[in-house]
Amino acid sequence: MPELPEVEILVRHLRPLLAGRTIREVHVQRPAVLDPTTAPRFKMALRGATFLGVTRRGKYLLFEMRAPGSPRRFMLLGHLGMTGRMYLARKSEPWPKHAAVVLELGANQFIYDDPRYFGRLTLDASPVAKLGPEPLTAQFTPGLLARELKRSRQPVKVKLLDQSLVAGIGNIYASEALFRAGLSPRRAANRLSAPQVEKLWQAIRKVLTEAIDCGSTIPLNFQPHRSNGLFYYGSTQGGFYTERLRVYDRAAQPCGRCQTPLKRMIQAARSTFYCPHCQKK
DNA sequence: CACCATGTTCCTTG
DNA sequence: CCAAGGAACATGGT
Repeated sequence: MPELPEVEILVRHLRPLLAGRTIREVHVQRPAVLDPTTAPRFKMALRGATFLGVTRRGKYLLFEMRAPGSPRRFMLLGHLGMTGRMYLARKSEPWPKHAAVVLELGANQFIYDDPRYFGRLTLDASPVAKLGPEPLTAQFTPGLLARELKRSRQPVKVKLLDQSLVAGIGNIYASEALFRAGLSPRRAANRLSAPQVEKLWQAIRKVLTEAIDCGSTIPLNFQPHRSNGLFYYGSTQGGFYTERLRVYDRAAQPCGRCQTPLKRMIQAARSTFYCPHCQKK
């Protein structure tokens, strides 16, 4: 479930549940997700530590911790990879098949579950330093986007996935933003006009903001066997779950704007979805 | 069996 | 320095 909006929703969900809770015991089932932290060091740091807050940067979750028996603070960095989930369950709940890390919090347990183990839960917060600006803050301006895009001849779709340009856009919202902006995913980044950059800037913010609003309407009470982390697809507008994404995973379906069949293509080894009529070069 | 998958990093080649 | 392509990580769905 992991692009910026999904991570943002998760962070808002976890923050009040975790704030003030102290870790009683640490279980590491899959040491690779701690990399480069070792399991002994991870356990040493977290046993007895207290959650102070949870924030987000790009697709990363930042858990602010207080060390046991001291005012010293440190960061725990989380990333969901492709399939990761982080949630609280009652202590009695059995762990899911691919539980990577479990933190005992007394009556509850924090579970990091990840079938593909592409995600991270680590003491190394250095990846955050390489991220570009947050797209939903004032740091992200049309001028900045224009300057960054000017430096590359890569297709604009591929550039949008570059986390050092803007943090948090993934394969789904890259396609969605370009559709909203009416821009071809193939267009060389440095060949967008100023008005097109402005449109793209607005489309990025709109797509992400709407996704967050949409996800906020869905209860996030994760259970080991009843995952509803799939809020890419759902919105409860009018009391019904309706499809929200306009192009992603909709190859051959009619464009919602012009009825032309949508297309799928491969760019940088990833699928891109677009409308060949509304998104001309 | 084939192919696909929301992410990131590393490597090679040009 | 940049770009493009591929592979790797590991598992599950169709």
